[in-house]
Amino acid sequence: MAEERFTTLEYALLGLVGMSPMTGYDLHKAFATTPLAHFSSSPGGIYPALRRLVRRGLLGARLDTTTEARPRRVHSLTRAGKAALDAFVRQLVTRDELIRGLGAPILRFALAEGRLSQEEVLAYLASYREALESYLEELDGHKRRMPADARLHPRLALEQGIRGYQGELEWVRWAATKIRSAARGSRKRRASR
Amino acid sequence: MAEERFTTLEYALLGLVGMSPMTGYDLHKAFATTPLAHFSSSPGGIYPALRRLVRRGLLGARLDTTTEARPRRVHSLTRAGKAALDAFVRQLVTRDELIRGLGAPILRFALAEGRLSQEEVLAYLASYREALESYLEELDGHKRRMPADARLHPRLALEQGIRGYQGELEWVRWAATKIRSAARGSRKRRASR
DNA sequence: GTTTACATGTAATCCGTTACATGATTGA
DNA sequence: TCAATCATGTAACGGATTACATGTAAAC
Repeated sequence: MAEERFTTLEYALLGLVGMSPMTGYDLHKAFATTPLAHFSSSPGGIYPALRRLVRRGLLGARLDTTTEARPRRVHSLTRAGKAALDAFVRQLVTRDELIRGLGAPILRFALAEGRLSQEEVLAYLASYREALESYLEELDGHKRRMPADARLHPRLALEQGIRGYQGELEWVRWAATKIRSAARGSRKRRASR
Repeated sequence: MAEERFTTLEYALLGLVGMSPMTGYDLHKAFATTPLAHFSSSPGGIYPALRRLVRRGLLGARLDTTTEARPRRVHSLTRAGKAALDAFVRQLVTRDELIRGLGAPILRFALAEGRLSQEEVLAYLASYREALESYLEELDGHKRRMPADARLHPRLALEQGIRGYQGELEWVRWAATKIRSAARGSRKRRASR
């Protein structure tokens, strides 16, 4: 099997449709009215992406003709689509993804629920943490190598980057504890039944 | 004059060339070896972008034939290029830029030194702060409107976004104090001469 | 004597943005 | 009746990624 690759927009669409079947308009609204806007784009991006995913067999499109108005195309995940999502959330976080700064790492995390075991989620977060730590070391190297007479604005800008990744790192650690305590909670609930 | 628009990569190139004339390879190296990598891309992105900027009159290209090897094309800012940069750094921060998450706001800040007065820089940071504050309110609204039984991962993901913007906001406030104290410092130095 | 760094590009492909188009239904 | 919202798209354009192409000079 040829390892296929998709854009973050396509993965976001797959993930949303995977939660519940949706029309293009539903997806458009979801992107327009939630923080998902980050991945989004206008209808002109979404509809072609949906067509591509249908053509490649990851989404099924069923025409809903019950309404009087224009027929709505309700998309749902095919088995291949589910497999693609499963493969996606299994990719560990890399340095390049951090630099590129599309939201792929957090998108994968958001879509991982129910697709990865808690152990796998924790392993994913560990890869996230390691990528952040090593990139932060790199950035610190840049900071130290900066000439003492460097301009103020570039120095402050670098500092913004460092702080951003530090904050992300703190979130990763915090999220891991949340995941662990959720696991304990569900074990307890099961035990007390 | 038609208000021209450029990509962040093009602005980054203009900004770097504005600091000192450079060849395509110099720029490629700058992108490959510094945190600027965020804006960059491979030679395949840089060289065509340089050609576009030369064609549109923002960069001049002088052939350096003194070396034995292949002639190097040394680029430098034209008056139009300088004007485009000046106009760029004068754009205030908008909500959409925050969501899109290309690094435009911090790029403009980094390139503003020497192009904006200290008052203008502080006004720029104020627009940055306002955009962050109002978008943070939006995000907080999303958080509050989240159903109590919402899934864990999306909740944690939203929290990551909120924390990220909060960190950015703290940086903005901190940077403003740095700018102000730098201004005081230079006034002092001038006064004591 | 071979790899690495210098130095410049082209070609194919594809994706995203922007703007436009269409027509029904609902609310003011 | 007029605007807004629902709902679906198309077309044009341009830019980014990826991979390839080419050749020199220095270093090991």
